[in-house]
Amino acid sequence: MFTIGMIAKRTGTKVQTIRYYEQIGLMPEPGRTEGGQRRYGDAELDRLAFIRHSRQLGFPLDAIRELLDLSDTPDRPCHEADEIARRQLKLVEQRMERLKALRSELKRMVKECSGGNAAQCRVLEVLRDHSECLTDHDNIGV
Amino acid sequence: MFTIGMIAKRTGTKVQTIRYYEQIGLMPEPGRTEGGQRRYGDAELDRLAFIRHSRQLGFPLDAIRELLDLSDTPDRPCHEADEIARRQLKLVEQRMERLKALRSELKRMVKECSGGNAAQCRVLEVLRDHSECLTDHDNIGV
DNA sequence: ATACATCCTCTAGCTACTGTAGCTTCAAGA
DNA sequence: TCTTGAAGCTACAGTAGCTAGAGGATGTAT
Repeated sequence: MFTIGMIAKRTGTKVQTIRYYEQIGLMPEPGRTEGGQRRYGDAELDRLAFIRHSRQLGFPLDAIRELLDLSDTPDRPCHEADEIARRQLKLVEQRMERLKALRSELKRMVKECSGGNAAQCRVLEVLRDHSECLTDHDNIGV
Repeated sequence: MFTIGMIAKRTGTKVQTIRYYEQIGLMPEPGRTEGGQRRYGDAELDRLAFIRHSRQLGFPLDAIRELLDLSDTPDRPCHEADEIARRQLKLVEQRMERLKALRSELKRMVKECSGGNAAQCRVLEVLRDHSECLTDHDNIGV
């Protein structure tokens, strides 16, 4: 039997985050002591670890919910999980592309700044004049 | 004189977003018609373009506030703007590193999935067992 | 005069937590 | 058994940066 603090430490999660997961139905309601404190077993610990690891890989909570469902019903076909992972991979790759473009523009800005005062600042100038911008940024989701 | 819809279209911003910027003090309160509708001039249009371009480069609103201050006082030294840009560049590079690690783990997961049912699913297995994870992910900020 | 697009304010919602206040319970040591 | 301090409890507010919707007013073209 573990307290919430114990599974928090073991999985590197904040206590409040675990309670939050319970609130949104991602973690089950655990048993309680007579005094009302939560007590967890190994299954819950595993589930939380699964959630945390998925989060670290950037999966949104909704995707994690699906993955947990799949994990709970072992006879369902695997391709659903596979597809969720592929979707996530694609998202990560898109973000990387986007960051690459940002990086090059930022690098250019910083490089050209020769240090004077704000009136001649190349950084500010670039920000002011969008036409100098080489890349297209449609969506902002960095 | 432009309506809010016009500067929205010109800068690729949603109307609500402009009102939000006004609310948090990033955009000034513009003049109004007798009926109470906002009317903007060129200065405001430029300011909004500056904000949007900065956002597209990933600068947080606080940083943009500083950049706008600098831009408004041309005799202040430039290195402050330079430093903000450098900070942003560093952040972008950190995020890229992180995404690279995620990508490789996701790729591995997806590659090893041979398609069967959830019980043998490699994706779920990897998520379940954190010890298979090669990279360390301390903070999640993807 | 009327139709219709656009504008207004206000409120609530989104993701994924995180922090605080004010109080209670648990477990170990004396 | 009593005390003490850490850790637990609920409930609510706040974070970033918007976005959506209700319900009504205004502006402009015909």
